[in-house]
Amino acid sequence: MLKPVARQSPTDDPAAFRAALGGWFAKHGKDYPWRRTSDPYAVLVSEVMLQQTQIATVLGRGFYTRFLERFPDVATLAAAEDEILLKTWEGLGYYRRARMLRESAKAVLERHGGNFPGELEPLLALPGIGRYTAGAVLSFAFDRSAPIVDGNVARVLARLFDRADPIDAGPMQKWLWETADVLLDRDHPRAHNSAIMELGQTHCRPGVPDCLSCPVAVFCATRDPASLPVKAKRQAIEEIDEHTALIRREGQILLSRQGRGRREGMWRLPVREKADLSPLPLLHRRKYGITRYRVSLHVHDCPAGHPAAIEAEGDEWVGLDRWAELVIPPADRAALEAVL
DNA sequence: AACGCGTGGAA
DNA sequence: TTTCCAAGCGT
Repeated sequence: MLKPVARQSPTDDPAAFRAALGGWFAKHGKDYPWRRTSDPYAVLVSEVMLQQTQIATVLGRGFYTRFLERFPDVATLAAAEDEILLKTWEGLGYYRRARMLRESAKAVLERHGGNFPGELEPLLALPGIGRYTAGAVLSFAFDRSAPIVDGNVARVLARLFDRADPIDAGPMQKWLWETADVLLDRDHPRAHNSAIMELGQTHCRPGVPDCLSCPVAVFCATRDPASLPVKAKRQAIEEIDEHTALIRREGQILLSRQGRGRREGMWRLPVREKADLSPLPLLHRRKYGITRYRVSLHVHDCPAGHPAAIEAEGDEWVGLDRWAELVIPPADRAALEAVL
């Protein structure tokens, strides 16, 4: 698809660019719950949840509301136990985020008397808060002038300025942050940052964007928006098999608590050697993706007394009336629901 | 700098 | 079905 070329660059007349973007957002900006508050704690919760996670997931499945009901303030979150914290995060993925959020809450209590700092440096010093999230808290909660560059902003800027350099590489990152800073509306940082992100979400979408109704189309230099942004090649997906055992005894099932690393602290079906389980009946099979793997999860019916039924490190017997309350990854939960 | 970390929605 | 990848961060 060919689109018209820009008549001017955003940096030729930043005020005109800000006005066009701001005018559009004032009229069409969406009403998210985190835009109804200036509480830096609530803003931070939303931003951490939204890291690499779609708005529809966070909002539609109630994660944000539920989290703030259970942990309404910094002190409550700081005191949260792993179990309830993870349970609130179950299904959202990147579970390390939840623990880092709690560690940030602790640090805010200890270092800042319970009040979030309104400065970049102390925010960046908090665990789980990087450059984007710090800028988001500063601009969205405090309405302070701080640029942000996320996937949306990177895509919008790459297209506006027709930059085909890989956006993950160092030099392009530097340029993106500098450009976001130059364009930032210092009179309205909250609205401006919200607007440029939302433009990326609504009009300047990945793939084929909607340039015809774009409020800043006259500033956009690219002729081929679908080709931008350029990203580094990602690692190939690897197919792997995972063989698990459904092991029961009177009113109980054997589950395995994950140790350090992936999905730490969550409960899964016990994984065993394929050679031990493959002779046993296959009860269920489903696929799920995790990081760069495409996993085929097999569930075998394993009688007590079978060598694979011997308890391993982290395994525990759980009541059949109680397993559902545990923190379990979605794939394992679905498999358990299918076979029990 | 490149990789690990989850999940599900959309094309 | 496959592929892409979303309001990133830490190492």
